[in-house]
Amino acid sequence: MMKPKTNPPGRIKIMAALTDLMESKDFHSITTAEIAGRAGVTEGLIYKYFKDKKDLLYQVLGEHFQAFFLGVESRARQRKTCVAQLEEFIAASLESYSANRVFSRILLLEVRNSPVFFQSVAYEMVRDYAGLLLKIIQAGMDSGELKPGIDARLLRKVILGAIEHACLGEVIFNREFNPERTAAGISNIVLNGVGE
Amino acid sequence: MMKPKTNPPGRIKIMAALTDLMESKDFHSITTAEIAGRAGVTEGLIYKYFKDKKDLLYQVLGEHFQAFFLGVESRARQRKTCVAQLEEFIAASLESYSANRVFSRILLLEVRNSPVFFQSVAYEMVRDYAGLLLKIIQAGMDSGELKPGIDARLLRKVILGAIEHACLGEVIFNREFNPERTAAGISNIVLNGVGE
DNA sequence: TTTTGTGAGTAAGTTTCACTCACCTTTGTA
DNA sequence: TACAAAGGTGAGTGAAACTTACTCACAAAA
Repeated sequence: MMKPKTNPPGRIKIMAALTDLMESKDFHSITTAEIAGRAGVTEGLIYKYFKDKKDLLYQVLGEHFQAFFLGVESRARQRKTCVAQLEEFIAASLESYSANRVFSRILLLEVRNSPVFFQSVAYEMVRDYAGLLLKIIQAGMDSGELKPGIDARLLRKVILGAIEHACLGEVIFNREFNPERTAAGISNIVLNGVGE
Repeated sequence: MMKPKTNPPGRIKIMAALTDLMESKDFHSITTAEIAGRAGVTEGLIYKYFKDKKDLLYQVLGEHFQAFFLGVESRARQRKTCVAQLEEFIAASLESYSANRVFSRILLLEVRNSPVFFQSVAYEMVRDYAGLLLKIIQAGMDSGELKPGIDARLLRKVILGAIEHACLGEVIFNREFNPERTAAGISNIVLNGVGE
């Protein structure tokens, strides 16, 4: 039920099977029988390693999110100034979303509906990710790189909302999009504003 | 199954019952039996007026969204300048979200996960709403109120994302928030930027 | 006043699916 | 070599979404 210290092949195959199936259909219309079949194990085994179907989803998300977070964090840290870090944070996020559609779909479309998600370890990681952004913003305000008097948490919401919404259409309708260009556009709007 | 010309009492009660139940729990954990019980009708009747449980949800959303859209549109139209219209659009949206939590929950948390939502009439309304915002932005660029060279669609995504994300935490965790202050903050960030 | 038609509503299924449980099989180790 | 624990099975169960065959009220026609 919980993640064991050794990662048995069945468990790995189950998670891979769900990831695989979500390439072509949404979570709700994937049955446990389908997952087990694709993984080459029996339905019962799913419930040895996962509390329920949703827990499986959250753990798949958790794995993807860990890689996502580490990537964003290390890229942002490579930059010196706060503004450059912000730009890198946005660019790295969008590039990861665009490179991993299944991950994006789960995070942006599939998990929000259940209150239990917000108790999961996967959501803790989301909070860490949001925490990193807040730290960057606060550092920028302390150093004077960002205007004083800005509500840091609100700015965080604007940036996170922009990032997520920018991927939404492309994730939902499988459209292509250019993460670098989009990231540059978002950074420009948020840093310089659009008013004349 | 489809919305009939006359709106029978059973149909009205079913929609009211779902709205009512969603005040305290999420859609997935509400059963059709519960809905029927609360409405004082039998389960079968639900399927006379609605294709399935999700269709019921989408129609409830559609009703709420119509009021939401009309409110935002009329408020925005009252303003003369593009910038004032943008500010009003944001403020009206946030105030509506904050005043109608069930509506916000459905739109922000419950419908995104299913591809069929994006074929529904409710989603058509969402597109109209987004279309209104795009028109305001384009008018502002034509008149020179907004900087030239901005990607209008991207700016729309930033604004919509900011609005939605700003409500998210409050909607999920039932926190209180001040829509006027939040709207002013978002407008300020997007119009003036945060860079020094 | 009968007949025919229709929209509103019911009641008793059926089916699908997530989840359980008792039971095997392999493996590491004392 | 015993034996515990971990990995894995497969038949079964209950709940909940959805179906289907039916009744009732009532409004026009005939």
